[in-house]
Amino acid sequence: MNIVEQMKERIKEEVAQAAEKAGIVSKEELPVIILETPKEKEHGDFATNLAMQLAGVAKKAPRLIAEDITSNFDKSKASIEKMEIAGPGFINFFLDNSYLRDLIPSIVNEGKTYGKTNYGGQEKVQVEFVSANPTGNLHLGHARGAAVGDSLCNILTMAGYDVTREYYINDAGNQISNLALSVEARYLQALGVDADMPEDGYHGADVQQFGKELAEKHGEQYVDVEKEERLAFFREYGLKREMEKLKQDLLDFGVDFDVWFSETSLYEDGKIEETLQLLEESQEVYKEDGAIWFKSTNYGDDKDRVLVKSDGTYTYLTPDIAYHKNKFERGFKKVINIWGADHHGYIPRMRAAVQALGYNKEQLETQIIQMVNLYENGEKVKMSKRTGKAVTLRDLMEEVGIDATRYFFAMRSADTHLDFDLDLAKSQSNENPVYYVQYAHARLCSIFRQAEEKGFAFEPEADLSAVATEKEYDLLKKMGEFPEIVALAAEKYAPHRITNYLHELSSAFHSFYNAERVVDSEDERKTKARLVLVKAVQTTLQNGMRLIGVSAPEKM
RNA sequence: GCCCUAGUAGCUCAGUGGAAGAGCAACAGCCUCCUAAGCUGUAGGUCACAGGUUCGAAUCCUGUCUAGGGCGCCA
Repeated sequence: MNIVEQMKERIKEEVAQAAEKAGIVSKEELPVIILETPKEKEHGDFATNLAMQLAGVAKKAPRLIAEDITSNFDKSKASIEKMEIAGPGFINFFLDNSYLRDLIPSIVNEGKTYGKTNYGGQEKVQVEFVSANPTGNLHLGHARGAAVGDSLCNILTMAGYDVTREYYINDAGNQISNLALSVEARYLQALGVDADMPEDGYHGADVQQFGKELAEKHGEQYVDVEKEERLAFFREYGLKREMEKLKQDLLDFGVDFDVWFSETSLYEDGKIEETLQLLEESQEVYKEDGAIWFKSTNYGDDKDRVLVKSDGTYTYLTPDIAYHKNKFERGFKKVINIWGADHHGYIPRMRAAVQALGYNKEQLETQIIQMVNLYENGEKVKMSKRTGKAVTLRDLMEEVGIDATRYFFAMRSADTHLDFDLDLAKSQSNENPVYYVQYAHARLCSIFRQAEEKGFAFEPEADLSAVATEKEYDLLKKMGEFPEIVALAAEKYAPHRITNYLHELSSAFHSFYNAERVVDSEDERKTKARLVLVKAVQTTLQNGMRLIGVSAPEKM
């Protein structure tokens, strides 16, 4: 708990005592006291709504209750300068903020770990995200999923969870057979043979490229090979190349998975049969019309789901259930899936499956990444999966850049539709929100360069009593919020809380920067104190930027 | 038809029981001074609509409207 949180606790205690002393309520009747940081400065450093909460129990006007509380409040206990009753019955506290100076050395000492809490208690959590079929390039939606998923993993880690990043490779089933057929067709075409692409084939330039590669490398070697063997070869080749590309794109985007989990391995290890058997034993399935059905309606789904089709093959759901069973068997207490919007309707059946396997439904959390609409020149860009004409993650990284792309995706709540303005993301101007934060960092670095030039050494143990202006206290208050914000972002699975925070912190810094000088040859004591202050800002800013995978440039 | 998500300033969006917010755009100022990709100020809102619960609702409940998505023995 940092100094700000300690101060809040102390005030809460005093508020509780004052309420008791005033005889408004007994200790048992006292609700949890909420102490918030008002948005408006006129409303003080902290405020509580307790008087209004008690109005019902006390049968008294909130403002009168507030008066009773304030008159029984021992101001000396918590650096309180004054208290005001405002609005419908808020009690606003105005503090002597010099206590905030203690934050500075603690942030500087903690360095890269500032913001870390043990909110998650080192619980083992698995996050599955992206998991795009290895049949083409990662597109916009996957890019959003990658940015949000990776940021969320960073946040969870900092909030004290033991996180594993995982990618589920759909390397079994129809889509891979289709990939094999598509590679085959492109291979033949590259040799000048008039071959048709399969109906649901993959028309992307990548598959075309594979065909060319194969034609160059192997010539007509595979034209006359027996069909089964030939397709197996194309299948393996296509898959290998797609996976290489996927991994590289994601790595370049700053996303590094711990586990790449193959769907095929579930077949090979008999995990699917095992899961089916288990469901059968616990009477969660039944036979009808030659198929095997899962009674998902027992767990709130709106209809039962086929697990084994009448032709004997599995539906997509079946291996996925086995996969989820495997996740829990590996000891994860919580499993988080980050899925595209097209999987929305799939959530109830997966939740049902997890329960049918005997797990608690709270152990599975599914976050939906909503659709991304791309805008360019003020117009919506049309995309078509069939023809392979789509904006890819690679395009975004090249055209927009990694930082702006990641910031834009992390910036918005993931479960709402996102309009991605390509011109805005590309623009190197103040219209682009990512630069606001990066610029703050570049300015911080510039201050240290200047200090060095002017002969000021950075001294972590410097006397900080010169830190005393309102702008400095505003900055410190903002920095003090960071660990709470990280924990909250983890609790709500909401990376955009971090970008909001970074913007606020940058704003407090820019405001300070314009009002006050750090490096001042006339005042060594102040300069040294402010250098440590500014170091703490830099540390906090860097830690936040790292969470969302945005670089912190030293110059811009 | 059923289910999910959304509807808040001109635009893009935060806020999800407690005092209506930010960025951009608009308007007016601020560089002999650590980076003006910045700062300061002004203006801009029946929080889609109608009921309900509450001392108090943008937030919770019900209904309606609008937009997007999902409802397959596809993945």
